[in-house]
Amino acid sequence: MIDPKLLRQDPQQIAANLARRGFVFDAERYRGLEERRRSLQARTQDLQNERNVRSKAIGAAKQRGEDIEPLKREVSRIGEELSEAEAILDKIQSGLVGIQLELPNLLHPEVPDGEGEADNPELRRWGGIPAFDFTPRDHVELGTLLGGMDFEAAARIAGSRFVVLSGELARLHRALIQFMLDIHTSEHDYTEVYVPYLVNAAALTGTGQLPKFEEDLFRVEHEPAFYLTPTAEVPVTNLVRERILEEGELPLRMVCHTPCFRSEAGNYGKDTRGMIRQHQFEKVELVQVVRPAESWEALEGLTGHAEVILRRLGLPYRVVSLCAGDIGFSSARTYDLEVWLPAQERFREISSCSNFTDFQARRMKARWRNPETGKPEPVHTLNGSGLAVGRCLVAILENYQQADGRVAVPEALVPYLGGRRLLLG
RNA sequence: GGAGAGGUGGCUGAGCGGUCGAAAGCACCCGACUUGAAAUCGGGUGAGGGCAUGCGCCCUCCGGGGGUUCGAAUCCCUCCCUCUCCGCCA
Repeated sequence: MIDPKLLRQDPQQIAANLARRGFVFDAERYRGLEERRRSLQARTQDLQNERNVRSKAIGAAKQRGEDIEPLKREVSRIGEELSEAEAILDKIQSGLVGIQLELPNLLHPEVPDGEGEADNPELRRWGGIPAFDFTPRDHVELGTLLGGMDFEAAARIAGSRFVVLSGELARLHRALIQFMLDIHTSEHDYTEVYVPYLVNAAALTGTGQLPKFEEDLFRVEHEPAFYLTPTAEVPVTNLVRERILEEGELPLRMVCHTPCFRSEAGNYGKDTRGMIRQHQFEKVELVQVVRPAESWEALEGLTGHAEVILRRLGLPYRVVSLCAGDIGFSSARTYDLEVWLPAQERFREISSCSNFTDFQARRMKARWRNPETGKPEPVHTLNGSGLAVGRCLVAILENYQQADGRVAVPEALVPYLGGRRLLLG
């Protein structure tokens, strides 16, 4: 949520910033609603004050044993007027909140212009693109050769966009999770957390998935509604919802492995082959809650932490800065890490690292007590995948494949696979 | 799922129709005493919002929502959560 004070003071400038995303914010209409709210609120509060004062007088009169009936009738009349005013005010206020909840975050000035994925500038690159003296297979072929990657079985028990892994591949998958958690907890000072995989609507509203993106989520039949977590960002970031953190508690660094569930509605034709885009996948997520002054530095740090995983695994990647047209709803600035997939001969997203500034914090009412002002103020929140496990498995298979279809094990994972250096199938 | 108890400020906890944003204690901050500290004493200390922006005035918030009433932390309905016992169960 954008600071309502900013929204009131300078709606034109906000409209200009959001326009870079292609978002149209009707500043005039907002200003009009805000004007009405303001005068109606003043009037409502006057009436409330009137009612309070007179009701107290009735109490006092009653104690003196006076006749209070005429007084009651009078206040009753005020009450009618008041509830009418309250009803209208309520409507206007929820209208304003509705607008506020659908406004995306303000962009950092350095977010590049652009309309889509193709316009994201590359910031840096790591690792050489592997040269094969044979035509590299894609991960589906490799999985078939090795055995242990079964899309048909998954389709029978669930449907499309699921996979069943078994044997060495299941173990490699688990090893990746373990490896990532170990690095982040022991080298990057993150605390591991375990959280619910079903979350409520309030949590999703806090991080920004709701109310706008309900169609991307799986809703569980339950009253009140539960949703399957689309990312650990939701439960983990919401750990600080409605809290006032003390200065000394910050920064918070948390790492969390969860499954993620996405409906992929609207992506019907996209990445239908293989494990790239699934309804269910595993992710190790990094979340930070920091002092506002430190969040930009924290974004660089967090991105670096995710990069370490790719480097240790020896996977070539590049870092791109998401452009104004491609960046997420809640984010002020996002770096994507893209790993090289030889079979596709292109880089594919494997991590997305964002600074949400105070946007999620306002929605969640997550604050800290700023020692300089003594007041509770919104914290800044960040997160990034560290990394997407399924895509990481895909990248390892494709980058470490041999002509015979066998796959070498990245050095860093060897201890996690019982000393095994080669996946044999 | 059944029976019961409860959800109040950073924490503990009183209040059960009027003067209650709410006693008391703890914690925290300021001051006094002290060479300094501790102890003691005095004072202060919730969040959000509106008007004014000069000290200020006012509104809302006692788990969420709805209702009764001139007036609700207090009464009623409903939902959520916590605890105890029983049942079932990974």
